[in-house]
Amino acid sequence: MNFRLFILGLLTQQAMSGYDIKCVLKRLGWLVGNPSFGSIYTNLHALLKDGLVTVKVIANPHKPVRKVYSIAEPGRQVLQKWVNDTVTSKASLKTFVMNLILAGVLSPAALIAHLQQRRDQIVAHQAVLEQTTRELDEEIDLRKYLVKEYGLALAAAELAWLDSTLDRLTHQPLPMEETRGN
Amino acid sequence: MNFRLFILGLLTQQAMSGYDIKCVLKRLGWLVGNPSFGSIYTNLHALLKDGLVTVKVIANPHKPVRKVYSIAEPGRQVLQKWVNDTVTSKASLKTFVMNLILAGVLSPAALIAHLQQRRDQIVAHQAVLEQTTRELDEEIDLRKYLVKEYGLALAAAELAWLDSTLDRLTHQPLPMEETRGN
DNA sequence: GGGTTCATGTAATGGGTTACATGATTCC
DNA sequence: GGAATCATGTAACCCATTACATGAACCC
Repeated sequence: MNFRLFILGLLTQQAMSGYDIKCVLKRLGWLVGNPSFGSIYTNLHALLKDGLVTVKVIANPHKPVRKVYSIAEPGRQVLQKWVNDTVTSKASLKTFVMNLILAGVLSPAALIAHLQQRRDQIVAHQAVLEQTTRELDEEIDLRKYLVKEYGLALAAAELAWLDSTLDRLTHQPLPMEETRGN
Repeated sequence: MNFRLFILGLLTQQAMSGYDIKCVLKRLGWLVGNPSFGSIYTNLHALLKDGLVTVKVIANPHKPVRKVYSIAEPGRQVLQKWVNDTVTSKASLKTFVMNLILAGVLSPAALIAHLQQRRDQIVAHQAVLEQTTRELDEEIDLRKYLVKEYGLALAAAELAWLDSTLDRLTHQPLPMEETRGN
């Protein structure tokens, strides 16, 4: 998955500066990682060069200049295309969260499809871990045991969340769905 | 965190070839990521050059040659030093799992300390996400809402696991603890 | 005959981190 | 006066991925 694309996705939410993006991602903590300024600014420049975003330079009298980026129409199209085309089998948690944000951008259907994909992935992952358990019965290694347990605990939690979220999204749309529009 | 070091940690468990390592990691799925052969072999070569591991070339008549790597005494020392020195604040889930495996290598105390560190981290992360919730009350964005919910669900699950594991490790050692010896 | 598993390796490429440069304001 | 926040940017470096090369069994 492209971090570049992810930034583009964030901009659909609202126009932001590189610094803003850094803050948002920092707040999400280990869910998406903490990309450095070097990466953020470079990607923003590339997006601009490709015409996928536009900049507005805002000069505050008592503060440093801010460069606020907005997504442009070509950017929306690229994003749309990505959402339609991409099938994400086996992604890390970090990648999943980034995709979660991207997939929700343009269509609710893509969002649901994405969650369902993740669900399949988790079920498969769970099966592999549980199989490891059985093989592990004889050879007792504390670390392997802990990692396996940890993985299963997270998988169960994630599955529960996915099921309840999918249920809510398909049967009773969240309240904000109607109010958003676009 | 160094992937190189992580490989070294895996070798304390048992001697392995590059191919074996690949299989073990594949099995753990997104918990640790799926490093490529290119990375594994290159790191193994580097470890060998630094004298942290040793190789034994095993030629099977009907199979390709296997190069089985074992950790050497200097390697153990480097690992020990790393376990003693490293304080891991804010790590991704992937990094945490790698550290979990590494920390358990040499001392149970390091393992407990590591889990406790993660616990602190999760609590902090939880607080930030919950704060975001409150600020989010007015501006309603489905994606932000989902990511936040997802993060909190995972945090709760992880916290529960950490608490129960810490309790078990400190009060009633797991059965395997005594049988291991080393 | 062709795909899969086992098994190792190297080189180019890509892309994120680290480190550095700059500079004003605000809080202790 | 000095640390921290706000704010942007570039270049070197590290290192993982990708792509390529090789080769023998085994199963369909």
